[in-house]
Amino acid sequence: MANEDILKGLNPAQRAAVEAYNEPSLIIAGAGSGKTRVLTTRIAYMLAQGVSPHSILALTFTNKAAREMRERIENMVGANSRYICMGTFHSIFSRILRENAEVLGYPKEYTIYEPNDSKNLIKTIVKDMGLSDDKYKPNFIASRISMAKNNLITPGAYIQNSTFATEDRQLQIPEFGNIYIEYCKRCKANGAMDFDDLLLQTNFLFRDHPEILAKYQERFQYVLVDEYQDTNNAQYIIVRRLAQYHSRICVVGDDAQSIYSFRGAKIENILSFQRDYPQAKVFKLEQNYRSTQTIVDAANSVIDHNSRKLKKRCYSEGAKGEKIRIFKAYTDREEADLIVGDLRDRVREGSGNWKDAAILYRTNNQSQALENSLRQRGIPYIIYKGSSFYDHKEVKDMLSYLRLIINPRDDEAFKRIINTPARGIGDTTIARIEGIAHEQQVSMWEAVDTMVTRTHADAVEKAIVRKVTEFVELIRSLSLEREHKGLYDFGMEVAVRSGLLPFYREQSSPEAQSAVANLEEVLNSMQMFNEQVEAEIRNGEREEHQTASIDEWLQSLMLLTDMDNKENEENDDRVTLMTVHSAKGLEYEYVYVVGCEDNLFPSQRALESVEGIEEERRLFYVALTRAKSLATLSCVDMRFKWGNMEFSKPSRFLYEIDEQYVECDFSLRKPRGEQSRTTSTTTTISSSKNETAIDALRRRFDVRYQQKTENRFNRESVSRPQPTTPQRDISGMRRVTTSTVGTVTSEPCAYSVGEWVEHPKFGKGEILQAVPLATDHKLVIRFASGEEKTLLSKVAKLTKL
DNA sequence: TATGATATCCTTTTT
DNA sequence: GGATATCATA
Repeated sequence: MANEDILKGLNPAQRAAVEAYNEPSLIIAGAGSGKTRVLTTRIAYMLAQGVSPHSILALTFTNKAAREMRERIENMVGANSRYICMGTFHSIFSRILRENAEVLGYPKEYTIYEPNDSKNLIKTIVKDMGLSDDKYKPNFIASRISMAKNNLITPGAYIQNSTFATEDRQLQIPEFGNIYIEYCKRCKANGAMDFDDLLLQTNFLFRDHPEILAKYQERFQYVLVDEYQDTNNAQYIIVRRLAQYHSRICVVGDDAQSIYSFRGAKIENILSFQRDYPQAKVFKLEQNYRSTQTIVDAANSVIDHNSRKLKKRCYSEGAKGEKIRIFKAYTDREEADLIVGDLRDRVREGSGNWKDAAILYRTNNQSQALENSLRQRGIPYIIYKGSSFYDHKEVKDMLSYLRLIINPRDDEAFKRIINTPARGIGDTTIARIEGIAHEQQVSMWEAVDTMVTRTHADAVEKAIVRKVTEFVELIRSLSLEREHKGLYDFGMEVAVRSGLLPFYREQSSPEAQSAVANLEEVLNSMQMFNEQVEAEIRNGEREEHQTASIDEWLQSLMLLTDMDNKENEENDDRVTLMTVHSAKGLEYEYVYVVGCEDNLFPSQRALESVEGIEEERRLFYVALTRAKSLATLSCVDMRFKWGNMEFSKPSRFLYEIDEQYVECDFSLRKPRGEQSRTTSTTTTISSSKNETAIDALRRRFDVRYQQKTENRFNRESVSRPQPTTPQRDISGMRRVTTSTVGTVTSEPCAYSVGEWVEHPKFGKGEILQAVPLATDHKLVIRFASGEEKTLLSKVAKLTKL
């Protein structure tokens, strides 16, 4: 393709960003501004200028993005593009690590631990160290380790840092440093890397082996990074190191869409790119080709409330479009009915395609109510949940078999499958093997040999030895099969001879059937991988002898997510349900964002800090800008939370949308002083003098709720109070069909402010606050330790003093 | 050792 | 409320 053809149809800013391919570039790409197009065109243009595809490294965050880019480039310049090194940070560097694992002291066929493996390992360590997993919660420890790794803090550095030590003491996890040390030690002993290691170890590789770094620096003359605002420290340093030599780095991103700080992403990376590369050219893509003017302007009006941002002004030259609608329902269930009903009407009146609509929410658990409603109406939907496929027990078991065969040192895999399916090897035996392994500093796999020879000829012991030996033989013989069989055949062999597939096939329960289906899905993916590799060999992109290897497949699989799997189903005409996070980068004609309430969106935790709120605001911005022609937001008065009803306030973000873009039948205007304020750090309690419609509504509920308490209604028989005015949707046209919903009852609070209580864990404390909730009371208690805790009256086991 | 009962997290978001 | 983890029991 000729240069002009490649550049055809780009606007001046886009074109400039493409043509500057030899300079370090920062491309600030607003939502819907043709970011992917610019990135792919830039690469295609480079190829057309004679740049070798081998010298290009393009990093993305999702496999999907990588695949999409590859396809688009291929369409422009043809097969040449296949040699570009393009993929997610994790997949590219896992490959590089595999080539260099030995110099880091890892086996070439190292295992990748998924988060669950990490968590299990942490549990074991905590137990071995004689610590309570009450204080040392695996999830918390895991996330702290992850944070340390993302910031390139080694266990050694951690333990020497007094700030961390103090912090850990305050968090009541003084032993954390030692856990971290042990965790890394054991991962290495197991020949395993967790997700964060893929980046951390790459950094070690480049730091400690300049000759290796130089090799990659020379090879990758052009480094391109997509979604740069989402890079964490480890990724940032890797990119810096690689690009140091040629400095032909190009990063693309949108600071307004930085939504992964919880995962270590540093918005600073994009904000200070120009400081890192002073000679960098900056390009701003500000024209939005996706959404209507109304949507773009409304989104701008929200994001304007953020203080930390790069200057840009997004605009749309598209249709003005409909106003953003805001719906309100009483409960989450009604919200679902309202949204789904409206969605159905919209789709029917519009294109008639379900896939034009998406419902977005802040947290995954909000999907339930929506699913019910969609099912009831027989509307097809697809729900994207985080890696659910690998959460299935049978899938994990199958993968563990494969993992153990490839890497016998993988203790987590060993423990998982030695008695799965049940072969009469109990916890005692496993604990014994583990003990020996520990004592001799070897893997459990090796420890088995010792155990077998040590055991004496007692009848019971003999039986155990026989069973364990059988298992060992099974793995050994499967491992031999690996040499002779193709990927798929080998997988089938493992599935059958391990007993996993037969185990589920024998049962007729729906669960077992789905387990069989999942196992088949695993095998299927092996088959596909096989075919893909064969095609590559045919095309000469791959050496003849490099047939599809199981560890390669496994590595690619471990780094896949649910989003990637569902890919091939995209032709299906379904409504999409997913979190706002997973929606980033996607677009739909009609977008519904449910649960726009304070403490949910923005989330409760985010409300604790300004940065937290700003990130939620960006998330809200992402949600809004997914819509092409119509955005609909909704909130509720009450929502089920932790099993009981809680009152909700409309999200502060709803108030932040400039009202000229909003259509809403209830008052969204806060009292004057409130409205103009940009960001308030903590709680914003609206003054009771200027009562809004919502406040009035809430008060109305409070009255009812009190009446009910007085009447001592039976919990089960109480139905939702009928509103005095018919509840209406935004246009005031239809009355919302209501079904009976959860009940609202309460007893008088058992505790009062000033009283002293004792908690089994926290000790004695004074009640500072008792806030009535729908069915319970929220208590704020200051304990003797000085710590203030918020507890639920019914849940906390308190004794009055 | 396997099953059912109870306890305990949870509610951020995921490569 | 619900899913998962741990515990108690046969």
